Amino acid sequence: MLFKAGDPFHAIYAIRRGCMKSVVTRKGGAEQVSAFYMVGELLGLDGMGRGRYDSSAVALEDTEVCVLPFSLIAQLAHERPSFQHRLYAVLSREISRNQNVMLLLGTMRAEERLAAFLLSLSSRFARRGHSPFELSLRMTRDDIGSYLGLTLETVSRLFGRFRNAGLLEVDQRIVRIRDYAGLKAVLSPDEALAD
Amino acid sequence: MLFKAGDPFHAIYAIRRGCMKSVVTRKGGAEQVSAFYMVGELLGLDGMGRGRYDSSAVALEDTEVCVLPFSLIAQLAHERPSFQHRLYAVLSREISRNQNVMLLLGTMRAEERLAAFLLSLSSRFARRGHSPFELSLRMTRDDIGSYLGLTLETVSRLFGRFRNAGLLEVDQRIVRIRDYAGLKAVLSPDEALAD
DNA sequence: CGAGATATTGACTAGGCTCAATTGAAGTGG
DNA sequence: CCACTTCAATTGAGCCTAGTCAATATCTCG
Repeated sequence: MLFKAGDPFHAIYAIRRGCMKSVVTRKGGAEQVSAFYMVGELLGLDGMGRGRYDSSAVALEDTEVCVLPFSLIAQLAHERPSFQHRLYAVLSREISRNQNVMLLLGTMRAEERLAAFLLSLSSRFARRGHSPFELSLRMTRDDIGSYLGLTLETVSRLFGRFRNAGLLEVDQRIVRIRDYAGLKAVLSPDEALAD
Repeated sequence: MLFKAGDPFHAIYAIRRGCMKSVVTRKGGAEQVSAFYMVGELLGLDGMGRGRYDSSAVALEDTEVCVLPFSLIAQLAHERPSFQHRLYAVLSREISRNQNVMLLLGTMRAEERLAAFLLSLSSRFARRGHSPFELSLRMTRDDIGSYLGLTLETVSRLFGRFRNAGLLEVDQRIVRIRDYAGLKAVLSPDEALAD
């Protein structure tokens, strides 16, 4: 665990190697995975508002991060307007990303959610130079379910259903996309999740 | 409509009078209300990332906004570090707020969602000097349902159920909270939504 | 007053959850 | 190296919550 909800905020982190998840907890105890982070992505942005992180960051495998102290960031932003703009953009894009997840949780059915999730992963893999068709998941079915607002059983069943439909090859946490177009078509008429 | 998803971004807006909603749309056409904004709150923050708004802002009644051109904001932030920090805080808090909504959509049952929504509204009303027990909703049942990931029929039924349970008095869009503690208790053991 | 939008209520259905059993994978220690 | 434990994943059966479809009621406003 890199930081816990409630910890005082003084840095954001960039993933250098590995993979992490971000978890938010309800007062009642229920918790939900709010994001997965891969190499090159930033986490901890939610801490700047109140000076405390309100999610916890947990590594899903051996992971190295780059610590970016907030004081340093603020200074850099002050000195270099272009850096300042980048920072705004990063924060704003995190808002957009979350809005997409809200859309997923609020309007999609289970199959659509998993398809959107896999397609999103696929494009992120591709952006990092990996094959967009061979996904190596680092998280459990439970994590995926939590992120998608489903139970782990439903996620497992959906993998089975997609496999039977010829869309995927599933071998534990290795998922191969065999019919990319077909997977996209699961998203109702014909759409894809940007990020 | 103040701005539409896709419009080029050049300003954020502060509500001076009235009430607005923010709507995101899926490529497939399905749409969802992603936030409601009251007096004093900021909207349009999601546009900074890509230079285009990715949600639409729609007024729910006669509304006046204060236009805050981004160029001006960036300049002020550069000149006054305290302003810069406030801006980060605002952006970050929007992220936190969205995470709470994701928690709501991902983990709560219908009753819990509506209770959380009403309690959140209640505290926002209180912060603006209104009674926390007399909520004047400006949005339709459909808007509420969309925001909470429910159908308008379910929202209507829940209002009825809460009324019968003595928690609320419901008169169209005027909702009076008659049993604040009871409403809080709907949130499983005993919790409340911060914002 | 009438038209259109909004809200309520009912009956039925279905998608995803719960509970439960089983299998499989991975790590531990003798 | 293999039994043993533990954790993760799969699969099944039955149920329940919220969605769908449909009929009315109520409000708002020209």
